[in-house]
Amino acid sequence: MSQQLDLLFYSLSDQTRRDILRRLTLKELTVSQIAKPYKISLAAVSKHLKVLEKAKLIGRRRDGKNHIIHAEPKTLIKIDSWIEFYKQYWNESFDQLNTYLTTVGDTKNET
Amino acid sequence: MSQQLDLLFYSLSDQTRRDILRRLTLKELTVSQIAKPYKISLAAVSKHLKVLEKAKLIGRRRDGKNHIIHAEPKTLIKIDSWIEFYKQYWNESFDQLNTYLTTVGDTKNET
DNA sequence: AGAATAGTTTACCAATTGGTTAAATGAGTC
DNA sequence: GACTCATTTAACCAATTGGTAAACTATTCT
Repeated sequence: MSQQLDLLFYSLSDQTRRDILRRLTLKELTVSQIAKPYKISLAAVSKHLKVLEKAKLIGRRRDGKNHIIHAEPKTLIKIDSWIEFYKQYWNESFDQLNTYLTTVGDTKNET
Repeated sequence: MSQQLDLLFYSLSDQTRRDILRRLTLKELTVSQIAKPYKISLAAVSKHLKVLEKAKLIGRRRDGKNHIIHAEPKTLIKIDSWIEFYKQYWNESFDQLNTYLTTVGDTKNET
């Protein structure tokens, strides 16, 4: 249950993995294509992909010797709904200001 | 820059830290009050708090010997805006269905 | 000053991480 | 079958993690 969220957040806590995910969202790519821009080894990229895959942020199909990797951005919905709860709080100060204005009166001519 | 996102996501990749954050959002608490429900040591909780503090998900003020900890839920806005980019993609299939219906005609009597 | 309370910091431990290189698998090609 | 090409897996390493217990710091109380 929350193990899935652990995995999700953990996957996204690495800049390289976030970058991979972003690129995959725009276009599916093979493992080699994914690896090209980074200075780390192909094996390291393979490991990053496994992390993302475990979190279900990406999926893969096979085409001959190539593994074609695609993003599963809808998995991020889970984070979005997790954050949902906090949204009512993060503009608290703004809301308090509103409440204040309403109480005091937000028009200037009330006499 | 993205170091801040690393910290944020990393902080949230732990169930205990997420739970602490949730409780703090509802009500500010001292370190001991935070620690009470968990079976881990106070020192361990203190470390979790440091992680959350570094990510700016919580803040603290001092009241005598007590450290009073509060949530900073607005920090989560950063994750929310990060996710924003992906939202246009995660309902892709749904959008494709819409496009299809519009193309074919979504009313049944067009002859 | 001395004792109690609330937290933090230090030193340690086992497990995990991100990285490496080298060996192993899998799938097309000669 | 032998040879590449694409990728994964294995063995290793240094650094970091979440946890502990014990020592330390800061504040209040007597």
